[in-house]
Amino acid sequence: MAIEIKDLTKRSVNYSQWYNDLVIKADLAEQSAVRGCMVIKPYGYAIWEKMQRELDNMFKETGVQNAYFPLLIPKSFLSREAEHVEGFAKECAVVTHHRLMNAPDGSGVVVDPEARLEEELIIRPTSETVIWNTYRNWINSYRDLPLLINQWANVMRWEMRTRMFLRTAEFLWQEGHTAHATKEEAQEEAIKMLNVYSDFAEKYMAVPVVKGVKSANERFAGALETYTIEAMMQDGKALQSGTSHFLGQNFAKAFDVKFVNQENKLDYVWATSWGVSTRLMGALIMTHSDDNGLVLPPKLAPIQVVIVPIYKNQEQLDEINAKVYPIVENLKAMGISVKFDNADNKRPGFKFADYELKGVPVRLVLGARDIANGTIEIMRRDTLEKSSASLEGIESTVKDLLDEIQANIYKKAYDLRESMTYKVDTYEEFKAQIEKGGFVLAHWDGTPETEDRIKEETKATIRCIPLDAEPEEGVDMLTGKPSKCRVVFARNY
RNA sequence: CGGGGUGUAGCGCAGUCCGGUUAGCGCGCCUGCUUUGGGAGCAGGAGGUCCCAGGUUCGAAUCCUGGUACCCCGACCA
Repeated sequence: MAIEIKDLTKRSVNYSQWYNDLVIKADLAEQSAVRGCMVIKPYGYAIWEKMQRELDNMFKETGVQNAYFPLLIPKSFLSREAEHVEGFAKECAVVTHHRLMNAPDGSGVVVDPEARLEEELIIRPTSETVIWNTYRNWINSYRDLPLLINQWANVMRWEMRTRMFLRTAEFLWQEGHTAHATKEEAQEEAIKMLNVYSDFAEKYMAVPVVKGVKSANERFAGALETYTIEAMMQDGKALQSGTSHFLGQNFAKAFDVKFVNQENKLDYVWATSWGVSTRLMGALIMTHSDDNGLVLPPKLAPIQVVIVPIYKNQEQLDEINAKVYPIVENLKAMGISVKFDNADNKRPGFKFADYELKGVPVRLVLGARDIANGTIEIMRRDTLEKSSASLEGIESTVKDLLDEIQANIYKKAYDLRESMTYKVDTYEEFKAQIEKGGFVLAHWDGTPETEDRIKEETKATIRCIPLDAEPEEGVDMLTGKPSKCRVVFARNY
């Protein structure tokens, strides 16, 4: 029953199976009837809800408001921005009809050929086009700017191959779309939201990320600049965890969004868009999990503390209940989510294993033995260490431990990433290192051609040019052309 | 779209090569008793369109033809 993968970094062949297994056993999600789509189960959704709530608060602190735009996009909208349509055309689901009918031969329902739409509708792969078509009517003057809107929605991209949370045909996300009076302000906004994402990843998810800018090859379709946060999974592969785009005036021009500026002149607005998706769930799972299952950061765990009683008869359980109920109340009053699992239909050993599988950060165990000693057993999920704590004041012990776990799993992930990040100067070394996984810092001449060749030969891509990269004179390992800093190469999900 | 694999109970599988009693095993589920400090034990029980269609045969889960679904590896991508 237990998931058994002893060394994640050495089992990359089976890693996807291990990952899939974990998602199902931890009760996060399952495959749906439609290929490539996913059912997010209550426990998985509870984690997503927590992520949503925290992110939403962070957005609102920057002045962003939520709104909602339609699922369906007229086909013509998509082709207004040339690069944008190029980037998404291959993976769009298209609505062509609006009615079904009974088959003449009685074999079931068929599409009514009479009900063909005059213009086909696209199920949104992203909402830039509908939103910018709407913004045209919302923006007239510099007084209407900046316009800072976010929407929580589902989008659909008809991917060839899918993996739960990491790449599904339909996924949940948020997409922010902002309009600004100046280029500088839009660029600042793109960076500001990138920082929101990296803060969220590091402080809430306990996932260390590299902030950087994408190379032209990896840039969002229609953007002038794409910023990214890149995380490293335990098998050494990179996961693009969030992106923020500076769109220039491309969409404003495509959808004719003009405003009158303070000098009374007509100008196109400047745009950004930024998004994170349920892929973050995948990042969370793959960053912290171990052989016993999920490890959740306390700040995002739906259940932060579970209390398991051990008893031989009703009398003992009554005694334990009397001790535990006040603790539950106190923890709740401190804002800690706690579950007292005194259900009689599962044995303690089962409960232990199950809550570990689900990643509950702290477990308390209370039995007759402890009550006699005035103690309680406390176990932390990240290290699986058990110890005996005083029953008196257990609430503050738990609170401190939750903070410690949050910090510890971040440090563990950070240390792993550092230990798997390498500086490499020759192409031979590069190829050898990429095979072993990890981030490889190398010089690059800045051309798409070189990047393409490296990708073709090694399956590695430039994940980003780090924003905090130290200037360093060097030469491209392939072409020998000059380079001013190292960029991050890796294989990715 | 290329290469490989699999469809048998809710889940995981054996049986298929070489056709032959009533299709089997593990987990789960139901009932009862005993248990409870690391995924309980014993006893009893329920549960099947062997992916679909056609063919061969006295007889098909098993052989043949066609279809279909899903999984894995590539190409594509948050």
